[in-house]
Amino acid sequence: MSEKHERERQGARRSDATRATILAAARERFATDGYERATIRAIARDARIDPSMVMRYFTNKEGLFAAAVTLDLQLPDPTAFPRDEIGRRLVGHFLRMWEENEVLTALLRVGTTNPAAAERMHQVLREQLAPVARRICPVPEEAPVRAALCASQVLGLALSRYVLRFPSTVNLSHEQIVDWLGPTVQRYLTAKTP
Amino acid sequence: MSEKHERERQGARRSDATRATILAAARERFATDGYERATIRAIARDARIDPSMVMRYFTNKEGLFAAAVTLDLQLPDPTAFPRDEIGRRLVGHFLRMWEENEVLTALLRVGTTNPAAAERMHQVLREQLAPVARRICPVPEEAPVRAALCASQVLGLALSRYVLRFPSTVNLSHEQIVDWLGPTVQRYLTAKTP
DNA sequence: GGTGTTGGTCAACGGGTGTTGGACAACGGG
DNA sequence: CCCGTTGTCCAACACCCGTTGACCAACACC
Repeated sequence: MSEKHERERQGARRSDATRATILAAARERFATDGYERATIRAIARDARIDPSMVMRYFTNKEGLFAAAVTLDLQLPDPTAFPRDEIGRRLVGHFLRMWEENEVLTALLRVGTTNPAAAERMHQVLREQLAPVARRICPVPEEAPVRAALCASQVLGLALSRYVLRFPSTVNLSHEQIVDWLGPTVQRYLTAKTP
Repeated sequence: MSEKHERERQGARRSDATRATILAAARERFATDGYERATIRAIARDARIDPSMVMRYFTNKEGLFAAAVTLDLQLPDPTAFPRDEIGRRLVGHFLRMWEENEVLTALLRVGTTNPAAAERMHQVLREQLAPVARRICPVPEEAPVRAALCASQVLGLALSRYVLRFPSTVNLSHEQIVDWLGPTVQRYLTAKTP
C-alpha cells in the first residue's frame, strides 16, 4: 500500500499510456465525425484496444467525451499590446490555436448536436473569452455581449474553414484572414455601443 | 391513362397531403436533432404514418433529407437600395429568413456532420450569395471570397443564436444585431481589399 | 514461488436503426 | 358492380450501437 501511494504520487501508472492513446483517438474521431458517428468501437479500433476498456476507464461515452474534450484557449493578456492591435492579435491567436489543437474542431462539431458540448462552449465563452473582453471594452457590463459577438465571428470562420470547408475560405492565408477579421473583432471589443 | 395525365397536370394526387406532412415533420426533426438523431421512425411517428411510407416516397433517408431541405434565400437585388445600407439590409433579411424558415437551422445543424448537407451549403453560397456580392463588390473576381466572409459572420451568428443558444446572443434584439453586424457585412462586401 | 491486484480480451445482451416485402383497404373508371 | 391502381400498415430482416460480466495474463509483493 505504501508502494501504491508512492506510485500515485509520481503518477506513473502502467495504464496511463493506454489511457492517453484512447483519449487521442477519441479526440480525433469526435473532431472528424461528431458525437453520434464517433462510435466507441471505432475509437477503440483506432487505439488498438478492446471497446470494453473504454468503459473501464471512462464509464460511458459521455464520460469519454468529457475527458477527451477539455479546452484552454490560452488567451493572452489583452493589455500587453497596443490597444488598436487587439483584434488582429486575437484572430491570429485563434487561427494558430485551431490548427494545432483538434479539440476546438471536436467541440464545434459536437456542440451542434450534443447539449453537453454546447454547455461546455457556453462555459468557455463565459470563463475565458468574456474576462478578456471585460478588461478592454468601454463598458464592463457589455463584456458578455461583446465577447459573444467576437465568438460569433470566430466560430463562423472556423465553421466555414475547418468544418464546412468552403473553398474560398480554406484558400485564404492566415494574413488575409487577420486582415479581414481583425478589424471586425477590434470593433466588437472596443468600439462604442452603436 | 388520359385521366392520369390530367391529374398530374393539375397536380392533385391523393397522397400529396401525406407527402407534405412527412416533409414538414422531417424538416422539424432535422432542424432540432441533426442528421443521425433524426430517425426515420421518429419522423414517421410525428407525421402519424408508418416508417415504410417514408421509404416508398423518398427511397432513402438521404433522399428524404434532399427533398426536405431545399433552400431559397430570396436575396433582394442589392442595387435596389443605397450602397451604404446594403450590409444592414442583408443582415436584417437573414434574421427574418432564419426565424420563419426552419430549413436554415436544419441545414446548418446537419451540415456539420453530413457531407451532402455541407455540399448543399457550398451550393447556396456559390449560387445565391456570391452573385449578390459580384454585383456590388469593387473587384468582381473577389466576389467568392467576400461572399464567404459574409457567410462566416452570418453563419456564426446563427450558430450562436439558434443552435448553441449563447444567452448573450439570444437576448439581442434584431435592431441590435443589425447595428453590430451590419457594418461588418458592409465592409466585407464593399471595402477595398485590405 | 504462490497470491492478490491490475491491465486486458472475449463473447454476449438488449435495444434501436435503415430498409424490405407482403398483406390489406380505399378509391375510381369500365 | 367489379377490378386494377393507389395508398397504407404490419412484421420482419440484418446490422450496429453502448454496455456488461466472466475469463485470462502479467506484474508486484510476501
